[in-house]
Amino acid sequence: MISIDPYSRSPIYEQVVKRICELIMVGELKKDDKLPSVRSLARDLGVNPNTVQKAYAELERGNMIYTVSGKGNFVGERDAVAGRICGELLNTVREAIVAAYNHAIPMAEIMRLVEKVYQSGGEEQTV
Amino acid sequence: MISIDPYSRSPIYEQVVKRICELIMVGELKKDDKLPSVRSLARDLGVNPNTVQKAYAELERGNMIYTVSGKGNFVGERDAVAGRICGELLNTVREAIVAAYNHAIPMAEIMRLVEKVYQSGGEEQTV
Amino acid sequence: MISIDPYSRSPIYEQVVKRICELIMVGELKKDDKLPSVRSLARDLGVNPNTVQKAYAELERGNMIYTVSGKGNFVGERDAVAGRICGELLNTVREAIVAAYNHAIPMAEIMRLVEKVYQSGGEEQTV
Amino acid sequence: MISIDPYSRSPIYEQVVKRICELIMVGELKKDDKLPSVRSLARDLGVNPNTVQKAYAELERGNMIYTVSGKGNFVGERDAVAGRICGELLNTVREAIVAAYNHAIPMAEIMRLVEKVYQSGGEEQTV
DNA sequence: GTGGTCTAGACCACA
DNA sequence: GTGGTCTAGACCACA
Repeated sequence: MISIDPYSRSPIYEQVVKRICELIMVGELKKDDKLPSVRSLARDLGVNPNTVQKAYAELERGNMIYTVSGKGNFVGERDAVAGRICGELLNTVREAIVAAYNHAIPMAEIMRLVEKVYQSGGEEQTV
Repeated sequence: MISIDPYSRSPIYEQVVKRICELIMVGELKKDDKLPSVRSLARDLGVNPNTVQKAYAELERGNMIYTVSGKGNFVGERDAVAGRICGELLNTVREAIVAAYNHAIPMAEIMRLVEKVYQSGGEEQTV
Repeated sequence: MISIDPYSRSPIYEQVVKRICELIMVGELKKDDKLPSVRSLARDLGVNPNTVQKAYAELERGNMIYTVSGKGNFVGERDAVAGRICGELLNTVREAIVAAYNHAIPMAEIMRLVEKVYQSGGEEQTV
Repeated sequence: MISIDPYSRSPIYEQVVKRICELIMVGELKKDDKLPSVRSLARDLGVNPNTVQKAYAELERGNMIYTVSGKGNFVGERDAVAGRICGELLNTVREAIVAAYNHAIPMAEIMRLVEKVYQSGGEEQTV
């Protein structure tokens, strides 16, 4: 369920954060589900445990997951994720659109792109 | 015409590149117009000349400007810019939209955002 | 009489130690009262017996309870608890106050807080 | 201005965060002052740069400092610190007072302690 | 020079 | 077993 692109410019830990956010938003991870342990996920992804730790720490800071000492990490309220998403993700989208506007790209072209992505099921690469 | 935000997380040289692209796309800079010299622009922006140099180098690599040795830097073909824009900027927009899709944000919300940006004249900050 | 918050950041065994201390100080547990057995308390709390064991061990180290082998654990001298409390708890309070002082929080604000807590019956969560 | 207690139970990075908060609140660090670089502070404290980095990252997350790429870290708005303080520090103080209440420690004793700390200039150890 | 990310691996507390 | 902290040190982008 979680995979990363080691060649991406975005840091691995951010990719993990983002991917887990997605899984929560889409409902594949539900409240109180147990996340893979830091070490096991690190092994699966082929990265250092510290990197996963950093991702989990950021998720916990945003109340998207919670830690039970000695037990592991668990999925928090979906609303916490939604909150962060609306705050940050839409901001990213807006910035991209503003840049397009500033470069004189016609609105119709953006609209077409939005439709295409949503109809094709967003299957393009994400990073 | 060119200004930067030194506090932004996006590198200064990228801000310069982007801004000059915009000026070309919008038509404020036309083919063969002379760009400010590296040193004078660096002075105006209060940044290190190396930073401006890096921006100009990137612009030249993309054929958006050309250098006449001893004379300075000049605006290239607008089409070259357009090409790069369609290659990179739309890609950025698409990635943002895909992320929104993956986070289960409804298409209508994105559409509304696009309209809002274009109607408000894109006056929000870009970086 | 004893309950814990498994989601709290403070270790479960410490919560148990603290709660038993409170019960002794307030007089609900009196000298030579029998404490629940390690196993039964562990069952009631839904935690690992090792965790309760660790709490009892720490209580015994501080002479707050004593063990009669084969019989169980019993409440010790209230003074032993009082001693430990004055040694540790007041220290914690002092540290918190010093931190407030160092952050330029006015004394009046702390005083108000003290009054509020004592008048409201300390009904806020403790952990 | 910044020092740590390696024997304290509280993590080094938290001690650094706390100390810098204090310096800002008290006015010894003012808006836009430059903080020591990650590496130099690490050298001074005798700790690993990663540890300082972690402290600075947390301070930045709370808008207490800001980073200028290639330049360093700088002090942010004092209000951001005050906000965090009132949110977190007073909470810690309250928890300590509640614990005292629950242990039947008389209010007068706490009051006396508050006065003592404030009059002695908070010169006791902090961690 | 600056900060940001990452690895490899240790050590600790906790359950 | 679990997560949290820390060291030592590498590598990168940026100014």
